[in-house]
Amino acid sequence: MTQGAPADGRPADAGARFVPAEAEPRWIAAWQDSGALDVDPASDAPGFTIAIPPPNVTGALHMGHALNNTIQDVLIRRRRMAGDEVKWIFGTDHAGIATQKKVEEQLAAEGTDRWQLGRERFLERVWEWKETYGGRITRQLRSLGCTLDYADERFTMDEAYAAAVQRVFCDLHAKGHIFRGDYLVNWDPGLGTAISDLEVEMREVTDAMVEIAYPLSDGGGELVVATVRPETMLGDTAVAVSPDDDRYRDMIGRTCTLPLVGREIPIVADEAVDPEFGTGALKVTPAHSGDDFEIAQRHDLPAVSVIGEDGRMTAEAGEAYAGLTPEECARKVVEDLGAAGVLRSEREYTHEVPFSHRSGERVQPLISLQWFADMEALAEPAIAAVRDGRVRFTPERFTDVYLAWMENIRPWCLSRHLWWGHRLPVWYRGDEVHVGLDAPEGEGWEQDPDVLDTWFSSALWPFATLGWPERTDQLAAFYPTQVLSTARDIIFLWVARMVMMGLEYMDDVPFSDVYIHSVVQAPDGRRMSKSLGTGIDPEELIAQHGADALRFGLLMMSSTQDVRFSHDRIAQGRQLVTKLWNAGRLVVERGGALGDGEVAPQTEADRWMASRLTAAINDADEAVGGFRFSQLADGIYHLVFDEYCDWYLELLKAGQATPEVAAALLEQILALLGPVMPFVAEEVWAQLPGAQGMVIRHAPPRPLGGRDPEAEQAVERLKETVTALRSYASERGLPRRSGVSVWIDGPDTPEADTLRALAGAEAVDAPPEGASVVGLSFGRMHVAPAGGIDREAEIARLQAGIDQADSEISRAERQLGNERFVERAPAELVEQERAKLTRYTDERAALVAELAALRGGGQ
RNA sequence: GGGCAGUUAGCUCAGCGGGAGAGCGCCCGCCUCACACGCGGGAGGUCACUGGUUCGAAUCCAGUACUGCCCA
Repeated sequence: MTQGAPADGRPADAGARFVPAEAEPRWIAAWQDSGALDVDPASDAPGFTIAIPPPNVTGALHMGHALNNTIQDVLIRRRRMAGDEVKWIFGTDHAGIATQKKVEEQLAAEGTDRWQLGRERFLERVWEWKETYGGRITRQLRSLGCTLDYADERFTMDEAYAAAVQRVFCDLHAKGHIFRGDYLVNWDPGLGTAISDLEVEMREVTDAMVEIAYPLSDGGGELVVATVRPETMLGDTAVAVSPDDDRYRDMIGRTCTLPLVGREIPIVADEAVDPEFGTGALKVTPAHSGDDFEIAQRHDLPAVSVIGEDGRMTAEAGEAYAGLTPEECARKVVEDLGAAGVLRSEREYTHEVPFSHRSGERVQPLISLQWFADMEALAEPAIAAVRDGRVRFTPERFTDVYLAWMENIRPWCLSRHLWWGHRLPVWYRGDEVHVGLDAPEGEGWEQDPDVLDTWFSSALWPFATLGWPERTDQLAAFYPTQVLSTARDIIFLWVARMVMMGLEYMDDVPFSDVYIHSVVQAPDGRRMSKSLGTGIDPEELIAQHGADALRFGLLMMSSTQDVRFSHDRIAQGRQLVTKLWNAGRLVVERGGALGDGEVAPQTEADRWMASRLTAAINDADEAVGGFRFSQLADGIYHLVFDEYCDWYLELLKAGQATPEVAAALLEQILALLGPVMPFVAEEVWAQLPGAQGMVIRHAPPRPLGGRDPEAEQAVERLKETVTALRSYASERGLPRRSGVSVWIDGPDTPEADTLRALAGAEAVDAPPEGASVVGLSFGRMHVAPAGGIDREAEIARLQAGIDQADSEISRAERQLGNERFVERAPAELVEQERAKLTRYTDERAALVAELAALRGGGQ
């Protein structure tokens, strides 16, 4: 199994199989030790930078990471080979909520909690946790073969990074973009903190919808409102109706009396009310509904908070309800409304309600004093940057997604009621508030206990990692970055904010291309997730099939849309690895070696393969340029399997190709392959006599000459002939080396040796007796099996051939008979159609003649 | 409620204006001196539906039906 590694690090014996588990660690170490990954900001070479979307320190590699980082590694490796000074910025994110939860779970297991520990000790525990477990994803990225700048690892809670965060907060505050206020926030009762709009997800829920009658204060009737949250009626401060609703027109401006509470509240007209929905009358609870909060602002209505940050009913809800949970309160309110005789109806209602993406609990909208960033001023240049193409999205459609969000940008709730994170640089003393890096002079100042939304620090990633605000060499050499590759679900959370911050603080976009990769779903189309049990662990796949196979398979799957995970694609990658390994062995065995000078293709087969390589290199460049990674992987696969192995190496064995050229071509194939499947590329390279250095620093794949149409045509005809002969033999159940005699009536008759080697057929000088006639695109071939032909079967086959030709002829005639086609279609196409007509007419005539001869001769 | 994407071979997906492709699976035959994680040969699609544009539509446009996602 394992080919024991001798002193020079190369496997001793090149067995039939490549063993990834043995080879991969060797190459990971070799890349590192050779200095191939070193980054030099002082280099004269052009810089090429990608900033990794920093994985959470708590994270383990999932399929999305595996795909995304394979893509980035392909880009990085290609540019490194091209001679750029590449930097793939590496680091992890402190991930406030996720990390704090992990440590809290740990504490719970120990029978304690963060309150007992106290803030300082708790934070120490988080750091300890990070030191102990935080390196997992780093190790996993290494085993995937990712060539990040591991030597310069960043963490969003590093001292220098934290200083950058504080500085930006203070600066945005000084510029008036950050403010503190009482606004409606998404309160996560599970975590006891506000969360941003983007951390909220809508889920479908079935609630009870009740209709409640609010009597008009002047005794002139009642107004029936519908609600799924009866407990919030305790906080109602108005009823709103549509201004166009005739049913309520005469009530606008009057007041009604809130049942159970007795508060007199106005009836207002507002465009936001949908007269079709419910009764057309909307109870307005500004403190616990986003829509209602906005209506209240338009009508200058007060807000009454009846649910507190502890998730329970407040004193303002009334003595009877204070202290209850909202659910308990809802039941009691309905009961009391019933008793009061104002409950009009009750039914089930299914609708979408907000849940915390973080804790999974139902979000409680409530008014709270928080710090916000007003993003409008920052959004403006970020919109311009995308509109004028300084930042391009691939696939393009995400441009509109980005712009739509940016153009309707809302204030960003920045404060999180957590302990782990960047603490707000804000100080309080009584009613005094100070924003600054340090507490002001004087006694009694206390720092705000809250921390910043994790995404606030992530927004600075492309430049804070390079040492900003210091004017470092790294910053000068590597900002802006070139490509950001990331998942669709963080376009707003992260991408948009990086653009805003980059423009604000670096006066330049943080990257010029944003590539949004596919979401990899479970094989059954569900989301891949641990909780659903649908997750597939990339680490296991690496162990089973090798990192190259995983990388290849993921690239094959990647697309402009979401894709289902396919084990078969990984298997396909593994097959390619094995194929290459064995191709390498064959080339070496046949005496292929790399020399010092240029190698020119010698034979027709050499020239054909060189031409195909040239095409493949061009296709690969084009694919990568357009971020079409499945096309890249597919192209390499077919070059290796269908061209190099199936035909070229077979021709080499048949003595029709040159070993030196085979080696030179393999070198370029490995250079093309290296960024995609780096391990097997190195391993095969290391086996090639004369190979210097490693693929990781090899020059980019170089064509061995341009396209060669002549050689391509000749080999295409050879392939067609060989395939036709194999088919012929296979259909008749002839043995593999069938020994049929063949005579070809047409140009480009392949060498007798080639036909013997590839098709097991014997070329003869004249049309053999008793032969079958088989049509080829460039002529006809007469094939005579040793045992003679089956006349009946041949007659049937010829008849089928004639029928086929007839249908082709009538198709071509129909096309050419269409005047409009002849007039309007491109001349080239019309010409093609004419040539086709001639060809099939000739073929038909030949087949008819053969048929006649066969019938006549058999008498 | 608004928007975006998808519907192509049994499965997973390419193709996106000139005669339907890949991988896997399936059938037949091969231990051919690189590779049985292999080699050779084959079968298998009215390209969701309806209309339109065009000499020509899987490919462009409009609509319908499902499916998924995003925003409200």
